[in-house]
Amino acid sequence: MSYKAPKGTKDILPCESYIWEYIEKKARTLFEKANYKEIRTPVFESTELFARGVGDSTDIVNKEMYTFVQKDRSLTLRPENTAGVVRAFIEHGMHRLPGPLKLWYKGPMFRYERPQAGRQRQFHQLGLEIFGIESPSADAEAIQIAMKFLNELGLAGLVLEINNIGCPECRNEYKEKIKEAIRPKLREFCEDCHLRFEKNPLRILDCKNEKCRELLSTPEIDSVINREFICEPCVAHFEELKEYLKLLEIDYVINKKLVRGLDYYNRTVFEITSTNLGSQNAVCGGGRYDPLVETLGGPQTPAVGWAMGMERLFSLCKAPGQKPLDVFIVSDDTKEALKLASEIREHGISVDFDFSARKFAKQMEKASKTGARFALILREEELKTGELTLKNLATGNQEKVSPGEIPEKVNI
RNA sequence: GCGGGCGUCGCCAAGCGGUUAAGGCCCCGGAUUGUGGUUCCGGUAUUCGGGGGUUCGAAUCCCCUCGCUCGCCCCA
Repeated sequence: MSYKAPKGTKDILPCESYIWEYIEKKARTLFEKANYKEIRTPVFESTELFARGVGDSTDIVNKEMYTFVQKDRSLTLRPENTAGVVRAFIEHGMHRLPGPLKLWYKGPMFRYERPQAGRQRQFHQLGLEIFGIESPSADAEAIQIAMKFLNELGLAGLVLEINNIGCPECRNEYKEKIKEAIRPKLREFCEDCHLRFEKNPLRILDCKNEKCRELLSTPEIDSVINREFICEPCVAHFEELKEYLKLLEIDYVINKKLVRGLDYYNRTVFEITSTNLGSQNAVCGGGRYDPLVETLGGPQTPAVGWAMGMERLFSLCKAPGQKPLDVFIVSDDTKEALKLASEIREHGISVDFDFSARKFAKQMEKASKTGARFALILREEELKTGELTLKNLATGNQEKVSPGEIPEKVNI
């Protein structure tokens, strides 16, 4: 009998954990510089929260949630974190804090989907949210920080796509116009698009089916897509965002067909994709969700945010190598070695040793294979004189040192 | 939910119907009872994801099943 990690999940092994640490540290540093505070919410919430928050016309809610019932209570492993953060925002009355409130989070999310490159059932997201600002200056800051972060990680081949999907009112009008334009040719669209036509016609614009894309680019439909149907205030909001992005020298592409799979978005939506990823090429996705706080029972509060898929990030960036071990103690006296190791560690030096007091040559070999910078020899001769032998494994030089000299010698 | 590819030691991998299942890496031991990263020698799969079947004989052929993987869909 052998066990495997469940489908779509992955162990993060010791050899890769430093990449996580590296990315998380970079994120924290950057976010804190911009006054974002970390928030940690539970990995499960009431199912109702996601049905309301994420939207029950979405695939996420309809077929991708890990839901379980306990004592008549339906709970769900979070498929994304905005709903949870908004819930916490409301529950703790954070709207009364001096605004705007800027939060960031990281952690595992769960979606029941067929795994493939860049898609897992348990995956990790890093995200941020800004509450209380209606002005696109908040959208711009959110985008700027996302781009800055990705650039700091040395990612190349990134494309920022933006769009404005209007507010609930003008979007409904837009939906109708799109439906009207598509209706004459509806029969030629794919099966999925027929469903979308009724449930969420805007998502037809996002269909990857070649035939559908062809149909969408016919003049009759394309002209409708490209005409501005969003209302004056929404247009103004979008124009202002573009000005901010120009001010910040952030390149973008306007993609009128960009809609997002979550129902809570309004106005600004954006996506950062990489040409170096497979078919799951979105590294970051987000947008504005002004109605959500109210939808979930809080006071009317505009908000904007984004999330990044950490596993997708890893496949794109190179992290610096792990720090080598400073000292490996070579000794045939396990007691002395253990004691010495704990003493030296007090000085902030990383130390390991062979627990089995093996042959001298074997221990030296181990020291070398471990990648330690120094071998510290403590055997009969050293115990007698009280002086230790410190060998630099890169140069081969060795010298006698007193225990007190070790921190200085090692930290050169 | 629907397609395609793949499953031989911890990892990489030969073998493609004939019987002790190559090889490399890693690991362990020795050459070398106080000096490693090089070298040399030795050790580690009763077994080929699992279950049936065909056959005198199967890792090799057939069926079923499980797992992994890539793509569709959707998204981070």
